Amino acid sequence: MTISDAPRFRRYASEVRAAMLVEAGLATLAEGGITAFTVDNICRRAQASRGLIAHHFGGKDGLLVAVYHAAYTPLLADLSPDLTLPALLDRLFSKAHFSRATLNIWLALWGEVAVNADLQIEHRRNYGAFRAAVARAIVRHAPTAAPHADDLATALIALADGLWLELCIAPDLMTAPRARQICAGLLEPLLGPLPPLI
Amino acid sequence: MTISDAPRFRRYASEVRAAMLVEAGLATLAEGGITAFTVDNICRRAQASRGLIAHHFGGKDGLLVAVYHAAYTPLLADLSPDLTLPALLDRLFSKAHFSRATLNIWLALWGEVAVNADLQIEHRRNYGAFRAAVARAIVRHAPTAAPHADDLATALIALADGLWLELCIAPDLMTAPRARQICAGLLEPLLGPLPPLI
DNA sequence: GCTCTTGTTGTATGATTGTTCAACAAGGTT
DNA sequence: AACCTTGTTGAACAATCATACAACAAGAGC
Repeated sequence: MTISDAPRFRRYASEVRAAMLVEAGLATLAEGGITAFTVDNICRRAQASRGLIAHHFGGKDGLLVAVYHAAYTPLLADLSPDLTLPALLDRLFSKAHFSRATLNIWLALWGEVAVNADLQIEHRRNYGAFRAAVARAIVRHAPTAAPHADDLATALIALADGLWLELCIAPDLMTAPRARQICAGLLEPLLGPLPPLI
Repeated sequence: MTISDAPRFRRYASEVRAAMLVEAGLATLAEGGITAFTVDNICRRAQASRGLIAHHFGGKDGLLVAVYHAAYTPLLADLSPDLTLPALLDRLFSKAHFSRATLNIWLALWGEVAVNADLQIEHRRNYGAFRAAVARAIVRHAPTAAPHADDLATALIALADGLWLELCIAPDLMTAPRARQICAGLLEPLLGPLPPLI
């Protein structure tokens, strides 16, 4: 009888393992909300032992901040200064982004942000950067709207979030294309035509 | 030395005590989110013993459903069929409703609804009734818009929710009057003037 | 093959969770 | 004043929670 001498676990570079835990955290939030965001659940999903979260993030709260940051990353990436408004809409209402899994993650995080001061600071900063990019795209598309760009950017983001919420409530009634169409329908009287690029 | 013969607790009618627990549940959600929604926290706030939640609601989940229902009640009440659109906006963006405390409750509940099938069924039903009332008010205000009433109602609710979310993120930048103004600014090109009644 | 760094494990720990239930008593009824 | 219904209590319970930490081993460097 031979005892297997295969390695009992695999060592990863610190940043690689950290990314695996963040990914597992995101998947856990998407599946079970903030209630399921436990050390046990996350480590089981990441196929790692319980101690790793404390080792890499100092604790569960540290991981939550990292997860929040990871959730914002795809939204802030590729926001080049000459992004057009129709392209921005296409991205906001793409199938990948305008999905239930993504929304579940955001709902879970929002519920925590509303109550957690540390997350709130981080949230406000990222949100500010995003809104500024949206306002830039609006002015580029309709220079006339410059005086109200802030309000319009706020309204656009609010619309997208609200329609997203609709998707969560009634997935059979709300689709990404319909959401984009509703959004464009409200903006076009103020900003001119916003046809889908794809 | 006299042992006090004051009553050690007070008996309430079943429905009264239930309402007290629901109220405590709402306050707990507003203050600490879904994470703080524990039997201990709620009963301590309601000044009741731990056993009461099980006794009146069968368990924590039963209380959560009741709390959800209570959160929707003020939104569905007083929706008379001849409610005008400006009046509806006034109510949606009233100081009482468009507040952080109320939003925190909703954020906590949404995060659970996204994950809890029972809550989702209940949510969809209430939401449907509310959207129907909004669509009615839209058609009454601008009969021309009737063909798109559903989309417009969806957009209006989405806008209100999204602006609400903004309030949560940056309370110093978003106020109820500003939210109402932004909302009206997007709707007026399609529906005609929507002046505040108050 | 040896060493050394460092990522990893898993048990131990104590706090907190939701539920159960037998004993209790408040307060109306008679 | 002796009921009796029923709302209420609080301890007991098992399950689950996050954290700490000493022992371990993977894998690179030599």
